[in-house]
Amino acid sequence: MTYSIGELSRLTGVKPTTIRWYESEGWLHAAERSEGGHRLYSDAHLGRLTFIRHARELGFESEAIRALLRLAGRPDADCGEAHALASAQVREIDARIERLASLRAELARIAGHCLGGTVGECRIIEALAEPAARLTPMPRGA
Amino acid sequence: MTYSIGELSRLTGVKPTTIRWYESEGWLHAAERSEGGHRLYSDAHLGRLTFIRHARELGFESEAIRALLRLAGRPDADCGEAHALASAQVREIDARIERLASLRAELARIAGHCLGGTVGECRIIEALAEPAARLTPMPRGA
DNA sequence: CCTTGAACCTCCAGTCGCTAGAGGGCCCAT
DNA sequence: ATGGGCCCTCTAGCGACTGGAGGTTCAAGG
Repeated sequence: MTYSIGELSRLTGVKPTTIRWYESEGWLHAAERSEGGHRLYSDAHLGRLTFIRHARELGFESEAIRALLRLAGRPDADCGEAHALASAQVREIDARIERLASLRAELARIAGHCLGGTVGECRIIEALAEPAARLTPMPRGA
Repeated sequence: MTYSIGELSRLTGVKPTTIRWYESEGWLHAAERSEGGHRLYSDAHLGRLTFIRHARELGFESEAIRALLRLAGRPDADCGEAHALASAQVREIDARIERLASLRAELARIAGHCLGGTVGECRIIEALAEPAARLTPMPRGA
């Protein structure tokens, strides 16, 4: 079974331009070509692209995805590393949730002080301009 | 009271390069200059930069921050808009938390299936390659 | 077989929110 | 006056794509 780039796109939800970009960056092996130069994808491509997309959606970092792809290529390797990567990812998500929760509390606190007067008395604006309560920045990437 | 860019940086936790970048992008008004061309910041700059930084840390989008800055410049305006922006931000954070929670559940489920065998039998790798359970992508920007 | 128009091709530029480096100039304490 | 730490501008780069221009190929209908 072979697929055009558009079919692959429909099957995976990844846009054609992005698929081409994945190829150019080495995430996806270069596809066969038709006589006229159109890309022809196999089921192997479909699986790999689905894998990449799914891992991205789950928030894995690119290095982790590369590691998982390497693992997937060695079916007799130990599963432990995959498990470790997944667990690390769960911990990462936990940390992110925690941080968002504290942001939410801070914001709700600020917004709760609003008494509906003019901006001059607005606690929201004031609170944002106050140097206090410095927060550490969110880690890059979602 | 005036500050050098380095002092402003120390006071706000924003790097000098980033401060210059904020100026070039119009987030911050251009600073006065010393005879030799060094930037000299006022307390007004300090307040505005703190505001921007704080709002960014709370995850406001750039358009929302611009709107808040516009509001801050009109002290007699109605506070309602600021309140609306803050509330929208709280809802946004809630949605993000919810999404992360479902990602976490999915991942934990996948990782929980790992029985420690070889990669060939690994549910983590398998699950990622499966087209099922498509998730919508995270909104851009943390 | 021919036409048509959707899908495909390559290449290049832009996005966002910064960050880093090169190559120099300024400021001030000793 | 000198040292070295701070500051200046300009340019390029990051990640992870996205969009457009300008041209070619494919497949279905007539």
